[in-house]
Amino acid sequence: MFHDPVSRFRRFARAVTAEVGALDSSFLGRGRPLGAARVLNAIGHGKREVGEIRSYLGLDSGLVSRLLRGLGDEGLVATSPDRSDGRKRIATLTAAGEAEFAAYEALANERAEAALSRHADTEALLAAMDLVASAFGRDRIEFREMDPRSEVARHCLGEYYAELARRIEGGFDVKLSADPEAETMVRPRGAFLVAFSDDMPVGCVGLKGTCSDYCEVKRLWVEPAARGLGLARRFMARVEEIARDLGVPALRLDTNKALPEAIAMYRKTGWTEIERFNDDPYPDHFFEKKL
Amino acid sequence: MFHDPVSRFRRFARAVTAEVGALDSSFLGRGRPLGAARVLNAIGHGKREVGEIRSYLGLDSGLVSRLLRGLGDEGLVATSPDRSDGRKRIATLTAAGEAEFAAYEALANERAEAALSRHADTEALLAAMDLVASAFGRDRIEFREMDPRSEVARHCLGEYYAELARRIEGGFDVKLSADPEAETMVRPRGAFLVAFSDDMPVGCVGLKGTCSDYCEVKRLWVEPAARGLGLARRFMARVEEIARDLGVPALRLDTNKALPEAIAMYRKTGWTEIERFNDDPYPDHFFEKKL
DNA sequence: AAATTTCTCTGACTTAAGTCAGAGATCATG
DNA sequence: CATGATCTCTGACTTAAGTCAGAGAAATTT
Repeated sequence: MFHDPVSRFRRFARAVTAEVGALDSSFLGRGRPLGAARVLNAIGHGKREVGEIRSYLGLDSGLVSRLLRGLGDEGLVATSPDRSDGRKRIATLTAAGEAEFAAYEALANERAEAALSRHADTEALLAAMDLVASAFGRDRIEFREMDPRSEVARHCLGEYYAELARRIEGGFDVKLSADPEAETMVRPRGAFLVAFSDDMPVGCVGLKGTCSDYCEVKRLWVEPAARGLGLARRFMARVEEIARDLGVPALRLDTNKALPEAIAMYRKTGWTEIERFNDDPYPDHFFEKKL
Repeated sequence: MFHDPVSRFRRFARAVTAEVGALDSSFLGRGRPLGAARVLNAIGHGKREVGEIRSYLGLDSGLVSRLLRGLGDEGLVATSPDRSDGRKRIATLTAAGEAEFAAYEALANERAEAALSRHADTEALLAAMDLVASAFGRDRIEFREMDPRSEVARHCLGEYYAELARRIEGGFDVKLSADPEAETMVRPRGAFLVAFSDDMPVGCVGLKGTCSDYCEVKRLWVEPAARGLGLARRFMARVEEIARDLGVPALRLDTNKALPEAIAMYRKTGWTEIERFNDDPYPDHFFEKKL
């Protein structure tokens, strides 16, 4: 009655607009009208074509044109025709524009930091904020194929190993620095996927190719705050697709009873339990899926 | 590196402005400019004096005056001079204004519901949103003295009993419908406090007076999402203040080892452990504080 | 090659929002 | 009861934001 979902959502909205409004107002902190500041920041965030800026900000073509001219007069933005399509124009930041964009970013970071510093139990708060952000951004989660030795991939793997160490009794140990399996998770033998929510990595999975009979699915991990969004299933579907592309007839994986959600998911998505197929000390469950 | 606090906060801000913006835009859903809609809603939410509306919305005096006249011309708002101060004017909603305000509320509720329905694991999401909202609204938490038999109080008590039942081994049982202790927690014998964050009850505490030697602190409860904000301490400080007002020389309380956070808090805030002073079957720790 | 579409820009407009000085009424205070 | 303070309102302004029709250039289609 006092805590019905709609009231809770609206209370959240009120609380958040007040706090987050201060961050948005960093757009006004440098004596430029909102519209011009938004265009400058859109360019800074990689929107370069005029039409792209227009649709990103939802503005009228005439308006964007005028705002760009204003920024040009200030010496912050330069425009040039698109090489491949002479009708289009490309906007780029000048050195002064880059500096101005960096100043906006610094302002926003500063305000974010100030907002955070007002709170005591920051870690619990941030965990809740991550959960909300991941849920709200669910439909915009992007999967990118990456090198498993890249910084982002190693970050995900580190989190994955840490979680295994926490959950498997007796612990878990991988020499993190040198991962001997990396090249087996690169095309054409395999692949490695990272999921990004608003440019923050929130999960990964590896497809490891060591023989022609099957590929192995390895290192499936989803960040705690992004669980419950069906990410693991989407990872598995993508991995199957890639395996089909690679022409592999079957997939295999091993896992541990300490990860019951994963085991349940494999069972529900067409995997069948098979005999042990390696001598790795950690796994105690083995699955296969014919493609 | 990918998850530093500032990035996480900013990601949250981006995710939330998109989602919550739709809710705010319900202010534009009825063909009235934002300013007028905000004034109408401010009045609907109990801001009646013109000056109060002005400071609440942060608007210029001339602007508010004009907006009010516009709403008056539409037949939604009527103004009358304040009886106790003829310089001030009081704005009230007419019947049509009430209807229009209700329509805005309905629109916002509808959008909130739509936003929520896009998410699968609503309960986890709402729990995270409650935590964020409580943390952001921490400085605006209000304590109100209420009748322990009121609906709000009974809601809090119900949550308190449910939590005890969950945490005490062997369970906990109170006949919820008839609480024989209610009148001992009403002035002049005692008191009952409820904490509100943005009009949502988030905790309670009772001060029970049965004899002249001491009062008992009972039913200290803080909603899970509002923990870690120091609410329990603030409750205890208020309760001590009230006890001093009532002229009681000491406070006592009993508690259970299943609530270690509470026990630690009592020890840290000047309470001393004493011998059992009642024959209640549940408590196993007893404290006293001289005033 | 001509017709049509796409893309950006310009000029002429409207509306919303906000600022500022000062008028007129009422209140509080010596 | 005179003086200054407070409160709301009015009129005259500015700025930001947005809309719309159409022109000019380049691309695409017929």
